[in-house]
Amino acid sequence: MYSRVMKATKDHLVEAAAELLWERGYAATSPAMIQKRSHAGQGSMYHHFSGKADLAVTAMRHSAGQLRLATETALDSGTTALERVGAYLDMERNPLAGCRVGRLVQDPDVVADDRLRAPVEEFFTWLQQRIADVLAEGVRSGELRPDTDVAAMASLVIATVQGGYVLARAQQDQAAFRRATQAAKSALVHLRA
Amino acid sequence: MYSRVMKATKDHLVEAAAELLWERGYAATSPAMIQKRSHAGQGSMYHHFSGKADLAVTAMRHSAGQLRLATETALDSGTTALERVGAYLDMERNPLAGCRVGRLVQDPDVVADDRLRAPVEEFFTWLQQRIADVLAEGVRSGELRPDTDVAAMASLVIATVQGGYVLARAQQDQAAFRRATQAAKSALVHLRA
DNA sequence: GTCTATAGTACGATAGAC
DNA sequence: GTCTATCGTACTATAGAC
Repeated sequence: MYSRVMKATKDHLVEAAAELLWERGYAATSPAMIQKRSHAGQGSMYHHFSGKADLAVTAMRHSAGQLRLATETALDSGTTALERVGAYLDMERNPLAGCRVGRLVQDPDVVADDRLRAPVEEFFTWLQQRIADVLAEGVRSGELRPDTDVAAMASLVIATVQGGYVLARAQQDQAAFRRATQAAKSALVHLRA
Repeated sequence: MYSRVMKATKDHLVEAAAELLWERGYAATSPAMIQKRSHAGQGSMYHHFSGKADLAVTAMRHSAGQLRLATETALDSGTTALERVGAYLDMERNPLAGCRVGRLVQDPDVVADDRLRAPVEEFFTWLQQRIADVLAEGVRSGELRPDTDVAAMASLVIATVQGGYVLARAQQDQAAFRRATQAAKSALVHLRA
């Protein structure tokens, strides 16, 4: 029997791992760090998970799920396609922290192991399709030009966000992120029919 | 006396470190790996450099310098501003390998240490200014609209490339990178006066 | 389920011979 | 300048008591 309000040690481990994966990536995060942050012992971690990789996959799915929910909310807020994609670009983010999902892609161990990469790939594949769908709806409704390459524009929007994180972290300045996303919004306006 | 053709052990260390930093990042690259790839012993590395961080800074400046030269070449190839920025977007790259400079920005140890972050920050600050200058010249010559926000567009172009790497690595597909850069080129066309 | 103890390996760095 | 030997620490994981 699991309580609905009390969080189990397992949940604390997953959340601590998700935080550390966000902050430090996979390779630079050690089981000891996760245990310390979640106030769990060695034994607890190895009881609930087979090892670092197993816990990381669970934590990555946790992070991707959270981000997916927040993204859905943004993409559903607004009536026109440009409003909805604009809301995605304007989502509340901490540019200096980086993307909790996208940052994992730089890790050699993550890309090398299909089990570790799967949650990341699934997230971006879903996101690409989701934004392309919103744009396609805009084309169908007559809001956007009929010759709009919705797949390419979706890639541009996502790349702008991911690249914006890189610029912000490199210069330690949130403004670098905003410059990129605002420029993307300006570019989207030209898709209007 | 240093020969002009024979590479010294120090150069081998720097090049091996630059490769590994590109492939694996800072935290996941160990001195032992660098020594093995450069066929140098422990003693050689610690004779020429004070430690891992010192060698890494030298290797990062080496990588940034190479990329800066290649980028200069691209930005100088073409007559119009759109051709020159387009050449930057179309530079020969391996999207699955990631950006040798941009990837370092995800490393917590790099961002935490100003000495390690400096080469990365300098590169992106230079790149941002360089692309903004090319666009500004396009505005001045009458090629681009006078109300063009050159700083924002430069950020969009750079973010597209950096984000394109993220998409390509996440999906293990070069096409994801090309979709983003081609969409950026389409967006740039709308800047025409 | 959680704890402590410990395994075996690799880490980054230093010492000292040559 | 380069080598081997070694330091002390941290790594990921397992064992076995409770």
